[in-house]
Amino acid sequence: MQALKRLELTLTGNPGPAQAAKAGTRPGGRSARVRTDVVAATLSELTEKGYDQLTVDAICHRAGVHKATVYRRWGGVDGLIADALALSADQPWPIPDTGSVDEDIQLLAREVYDTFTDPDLRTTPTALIGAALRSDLGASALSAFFTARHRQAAEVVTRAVAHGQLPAHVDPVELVRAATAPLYHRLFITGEPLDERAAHRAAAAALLAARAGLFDATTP
Amino acid sequence: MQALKRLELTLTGNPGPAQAAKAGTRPGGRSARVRTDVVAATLSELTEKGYDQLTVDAICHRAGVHKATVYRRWGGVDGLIADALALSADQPWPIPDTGSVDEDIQLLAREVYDTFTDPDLRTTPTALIGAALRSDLGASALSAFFTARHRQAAEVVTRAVAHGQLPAHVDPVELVRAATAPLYHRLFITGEPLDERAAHRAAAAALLAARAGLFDATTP
DNA sequence: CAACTAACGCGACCTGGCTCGCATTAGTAT
DNA sequence: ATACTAATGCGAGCCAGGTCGCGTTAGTTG
Repeated sequence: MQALKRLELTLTGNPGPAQAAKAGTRPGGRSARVRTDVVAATLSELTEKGYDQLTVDAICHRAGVHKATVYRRWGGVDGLIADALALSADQPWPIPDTGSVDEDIQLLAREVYDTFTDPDLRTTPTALIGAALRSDLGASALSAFFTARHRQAAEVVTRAVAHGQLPAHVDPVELVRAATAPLYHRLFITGEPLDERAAHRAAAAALLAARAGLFDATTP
Repeated sequence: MQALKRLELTLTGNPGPAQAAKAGTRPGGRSARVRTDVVAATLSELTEKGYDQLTVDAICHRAGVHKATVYRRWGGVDGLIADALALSADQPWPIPDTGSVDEDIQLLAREVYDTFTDPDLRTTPTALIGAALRSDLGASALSAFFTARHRQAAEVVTRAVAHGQLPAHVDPVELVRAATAPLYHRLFITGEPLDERAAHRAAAAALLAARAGLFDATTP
């Protein structure tokens, strides 16, 4: 989840070339600059003021861009959130590789815990995910974001299967999801605080279930 | 979760007396009628048109109440959603009691699955929970709702512990939560569809973890 | 370098969510 | 019954969010 924070830094730091360009469009310097500036401004405003106080005017003022431009390209606040998530999903992600699956999975859950309990790190991802849940467009982007994230992290499991540390037919994505899902559930559905035990428990339970054959991809 | 549907039926069916009255206020007939009418209208509008098309005007028109009344008592759409959830949390809930914890927990997860896959049942709870995630006020109400729900369902576990079907120190609420959380996670965070396997898997994994001592309330 | 045009800047305008002050209705008390 | 007062009804009005048409800027092409 720390990539969300890194995204903000990246965007505010250097403009850089366009990440993705559509066909027939103009990928040149200005459009790309506007995009990064606006998305960065969105994340900053979101982090500082929260979703409820988030206003397109403030974003435009901070990014030095006109209101109509934002509404034309993004359609509104929800589009901005979705785009921010889309950019985050493209970011590369460090995956633990300690040699032990158990440790790797624990570290995966642990990273989520660390991110969302650190007062400095938590603000942006918390606000961003919370904001994404507030619209259908954002929810779709969030779904895509997690799909990409889980796909990346699943490497931990496939590696372990290859090394014989886990049963052959275990579904990698399902295991990763099981190890982190309880944390997100607490954070955004039931609104309970996160503690270290919850992170450890989630990872341990996921591994237990995997070894019991509950995540077998083959059996219906 | 079916209580959410039942709530709608109850409210649209009969006005009934006031459920809860604050001190110093006027619990009499009209205020209570207005409350049930407005909340019922909110759920109906939410179910039919979805959150994005939800407008206070439409709710007022349907409930036969003036706009200012709604804004005064509920403050806005988020307050209406929160109140609807508060009423739902008060509803009594049927808890499975088959004699076997494993079956009971499976049924708990199964009920969630059934509710959110049945086209008739799913609409209202889906829209209501989705709407609750769209505001801080709604999120708080949702948190309270799940707390109440889990507390009720935890009886299944305490019963099992008393009968020696589960280790003595297992945290009842934690087990219930683990058995249903993955389903809500799929529905509202990652946006994946629900299948029968996911429900079965969630329940089985939760029981497995409980028996492995992961949900022990005593150990830090 | 010159023509072309996608994308942006600008400001007026409009829609609708939300508020405010006062009149009216209907529970509540004596 | 009568007086009292929450709570609602009512409509005017405010203002932020969002739109539209046109002029301007700046990539892109030849």
